[in-house]
Amino acid sequence: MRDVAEGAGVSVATVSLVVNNKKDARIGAGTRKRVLETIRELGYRPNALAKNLVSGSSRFIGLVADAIATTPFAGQIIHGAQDEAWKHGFVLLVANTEGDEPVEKDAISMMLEHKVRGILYSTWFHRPTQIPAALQETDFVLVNCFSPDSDALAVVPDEVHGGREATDILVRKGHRRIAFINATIPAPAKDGRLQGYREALESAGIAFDPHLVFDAYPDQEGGYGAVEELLKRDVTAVFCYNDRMAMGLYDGLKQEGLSIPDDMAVVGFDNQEVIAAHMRPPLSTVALPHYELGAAGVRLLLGVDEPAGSPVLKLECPPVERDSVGPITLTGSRLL
Amino acid sequence: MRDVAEGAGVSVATVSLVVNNKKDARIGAGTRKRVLETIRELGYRPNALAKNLVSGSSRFIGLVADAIATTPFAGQIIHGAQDEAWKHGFVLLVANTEGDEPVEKDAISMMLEHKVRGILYSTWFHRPTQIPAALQETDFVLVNCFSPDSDALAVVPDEVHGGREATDILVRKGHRRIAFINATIPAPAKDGRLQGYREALESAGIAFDPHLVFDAYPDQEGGYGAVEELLKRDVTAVFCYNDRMAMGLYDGLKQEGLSIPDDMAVVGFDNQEVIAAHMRPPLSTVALPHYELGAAGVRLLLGVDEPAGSPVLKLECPPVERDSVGPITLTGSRLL
DNA sequence: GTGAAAGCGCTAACAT
DNA sequence: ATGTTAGCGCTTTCAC
Repeated sequence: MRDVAEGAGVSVATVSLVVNNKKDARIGAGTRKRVLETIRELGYRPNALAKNLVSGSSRFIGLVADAIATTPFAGQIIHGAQDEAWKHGFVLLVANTEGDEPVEKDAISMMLEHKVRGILYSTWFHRPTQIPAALQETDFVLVNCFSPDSDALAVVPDEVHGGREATDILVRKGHRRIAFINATIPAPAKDGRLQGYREALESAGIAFDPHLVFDAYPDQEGGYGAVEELLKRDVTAVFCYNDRMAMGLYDGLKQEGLSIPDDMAVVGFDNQEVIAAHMRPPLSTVALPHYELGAAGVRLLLGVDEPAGSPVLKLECPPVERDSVGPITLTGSRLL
Repeated sequence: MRDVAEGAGVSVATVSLVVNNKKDARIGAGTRKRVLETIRELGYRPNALAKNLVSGSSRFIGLVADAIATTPFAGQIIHGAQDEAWKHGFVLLVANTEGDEPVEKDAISMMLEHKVRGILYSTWFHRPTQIPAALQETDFVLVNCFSPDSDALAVVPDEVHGGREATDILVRKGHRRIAFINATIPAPAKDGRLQGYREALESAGIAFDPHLVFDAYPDQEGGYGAVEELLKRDVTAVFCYNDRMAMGLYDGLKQEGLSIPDDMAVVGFDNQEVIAAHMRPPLSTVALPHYELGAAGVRLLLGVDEPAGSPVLKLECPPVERDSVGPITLTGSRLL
């Protein structure tokens, strides 16, 4: 910067003024041009480190994630956070903790030392979490998780709404005997989606039948294994806890010689692109708003979004209709 | 820091020495203890910004990616890079460009302004690339891509080796008529895997038959659509360009009433966990070393690994054997 | 063993 | 309209 000042025959202050083009400081048109030229000639770049030091805080936003690798989900959160941060002139500092506490502590320390504007603390699946002590030293928002015993800002998917949407896809096509294969694993998703399922049935005037709900491990094998039980239920449609279960279910159904959606309508949950969009037939499902989770997280952090009412913001899970759900057909329905 | 110095009744210089526990500077045991205590009491954290300003360069490593979101792959690269960087006391600065040139330029500028130690420039699938001009201003390593017309450091998967491994899985089980469904899209992977396939056949003393190689679009639909052609070939095994094709192929095969691996052995490529590990039967495939790509990238960048010979380091693609390949059976093989 | 002081590159009063 | 100067929090000679 000093070099530029000398080169252009001005002071460093002047250079600073034109670089940041400060409004209130009037710089002579000639001077400005001269400075700009010198900058180009010298290939000068401002030193963000020094800039931040002066201002006392950086343009960093920290993102600590418990599992960058395991799923595509974390990637989406990072992506959303990164885009939104960028939009406001911030950069993402990413740390992966793999759920390891000491690592997490180090990661947060490091971010604090870099005087981050704030920290996004994210988990790869929606769940309650403890807030690490060090987090309190700065602004933070929980992403895809929440603290049951604090009023920390958080943003999570609206599981109930998602469950309702998923069920509605089926209801709208005329299905009335709709099974729900829930997960065996306790989670906000398990309870929320079930509640959404019940709400959707109720709105449609369909009585809730507990025999139509059963549990399975939420992966392909779980879905495959659920087929036998399912076929005892005399249903025309199934709502699966997630896409992976739906994938296994497809296999089982096909093996029984059943066709989708004619013999059985299927909807999943998660909208895992690699899977859902390319199954045969493509799977109707409900999307988990991971990208939006990340983006909303930084908006909350930066205060551009205000938390309305509750400190935990719930994001909608939009339905994604593909071809695994059709109307009940006379020929197809095993019930007729 | 000044507060700590005052609190402990020493100078800031002493505090600095204690904090970084410098070897050569002898600090009285009592003084050290006193300083450490004061630090704890005051909850002091060193300011990384200031530290970096003095040292002139930061402990940042930049990672610019063209697609964080699209696939789980990018996530793995980030993860590997992050772990390795962390190991050496560096932090990852992540930028997603979505392939947009201006964004990419900004991202690199920002990293340069933050005086990063170097930049990892990564793409989500293995391909040739142009080196953005600004990159040259710092140390950089190409990850999952390479520059045909420069000797820039790069680290990429060894496609030929991968193709050989995939084919070998089949060969080892006694298969001799092995089809290869290649991609329609030009890429290092297309050429490399084909070459690997040929090499593996040759090593096994199997004559290469061009009729056993054909092209399809590298996704589920492509795999499904390839079934008809495939069944004309009188083969007992197929090597698919990627797991997604294998997934579609499964559907097609099952629809024909064929069973895997008894009627047809299948191997994929990529080892996309969500898919491969949970297909029925679980898919034998070859893993793309994304995590290692990221990790090796930072090692190359930091100079802990030296490029041996060529500036482009090729990483092995390890085979992952599951259950989609069995020995040729008398009952199963359609040829007998 | 420990302190004083210079300086990293920049910004923001305050002068001129 | 532009220059001077005092720090931002830290490291690092060099004295004592």
